Amino acid sequence: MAQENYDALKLENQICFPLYACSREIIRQYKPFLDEIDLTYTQYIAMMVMWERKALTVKALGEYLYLDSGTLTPLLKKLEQKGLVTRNRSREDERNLIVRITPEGEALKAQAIHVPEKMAQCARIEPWEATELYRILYKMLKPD
Amino acid sequence: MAQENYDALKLENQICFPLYACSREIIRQYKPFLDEIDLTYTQYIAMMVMWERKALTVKALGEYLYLDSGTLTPLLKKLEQKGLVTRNRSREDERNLIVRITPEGEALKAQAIHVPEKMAQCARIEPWEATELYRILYKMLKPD
DNA sequence: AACCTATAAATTGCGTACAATTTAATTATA
DNA sequence: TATAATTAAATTGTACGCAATTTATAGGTT
Repeated sequence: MAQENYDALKLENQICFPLYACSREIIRQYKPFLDEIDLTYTQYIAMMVMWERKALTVKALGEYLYLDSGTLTPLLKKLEQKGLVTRNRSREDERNLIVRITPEGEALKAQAIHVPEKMAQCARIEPWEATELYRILYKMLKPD
Repeated sequence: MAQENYDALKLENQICFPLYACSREIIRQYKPFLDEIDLTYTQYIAMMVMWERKALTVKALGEYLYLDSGTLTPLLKKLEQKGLVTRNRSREDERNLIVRITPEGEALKAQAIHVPEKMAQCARIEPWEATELYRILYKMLKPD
């Protein structure tokens, strides 16, 4: 019986592992900047959608973020406690919960603008590499 | 006062977000295959290191995986319960805990070889793109 | 109208992640 | 050599992620 080839089981030959490690490393780098505006990374990306969309359902928000209600419900309750969003059932269809940004939530945007500014300093890849990385990642996320 | 440019706060202009979303999507794709060998993704990458290294400290394992004892201690206790590894303090330095693969852990490797085989079918990017992705991610992880 | 099906959130339960602290062991230093 | 500083794991507490289930509402069928 021939020797099996187990190279595919080496960590260094995985594509998912550096993806997973890298995303956690960058989120770790965000932390000190996000602490200044009292948001976690997941809360931050949720607020990014709110700054653009102003109001939308939990389902729609989840489609943007690739997250489900199991993650979003407690997260949105925290954003509501902070006064950044409101949560109300839709009058037309009571199954839908509409998340709406508040004036406080809007105001936070002016502070948050400093986060990407500071993160840009941390970049360890060239602009063209960031562009290529972006293209490949979205090809994996949204294959058309 | 001039209009501020908030483009940097758009989700579509982030590099971290697709990284984060992509890593979770791929881990989700692993799940049915990992269920067959009763491992979570984090347990799977920990076992990958064990299959290569046979025995090492929690600290060394954490350096491979970019994880700390807060994550690894409970995870390794679960792998120990499954009989895949043993956990013992080092005789030379009692601060170190040596994680060792068991014969059962070694045996699991023969089953696990089917995981990357099946995952390869799911790839939605070209081989050269995977190579380039790999290079950029490791440049971010280990800037030399 | 009564019933069936589908859908959206919320809930439950498990397993990470990770910062911060604690405990125990080792090493360095006065 | 007593003590201070360092190190490795474990522990604690908070916040995700996500599968599976439940609850509530809406739409379709007879």
